[in-house]
Amino acid sequence: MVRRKLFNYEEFAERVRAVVRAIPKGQVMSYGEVATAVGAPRHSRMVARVMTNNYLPDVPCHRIIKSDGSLGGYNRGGVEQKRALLRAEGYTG
DNA sequence: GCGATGACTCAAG
DNA sequence: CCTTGAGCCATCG
Repeated sequence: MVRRKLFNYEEFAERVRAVVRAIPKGQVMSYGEVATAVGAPRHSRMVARVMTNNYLPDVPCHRIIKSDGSLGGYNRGGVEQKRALLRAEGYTG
């Protein structure tokens, strides 16, 4: 089976969702880490795009932060909310 | 095809 | 701490 299929945003998004959904409580991953986890270490920005445009309540997108520990952003109430969620889960940074 | 944009990343000042 | 600059790559007009 040929799995070439060019860069399918949806396919990519699905993998991202799966990975993000699998992040344990109190644990976070950077965009680059997630991108690498789905097999696309160069697509850190695509991960971000997936979150921005296609986040789901099943996906704890708030567990996705920048590689340097910053929160980056959040489309569900702002970075403040994101930080609060992470702190509530045990992530002190 | 091009230029601008972006929840990115790394390095340097 | 913040700003540039460079790299990376999909998306949009």
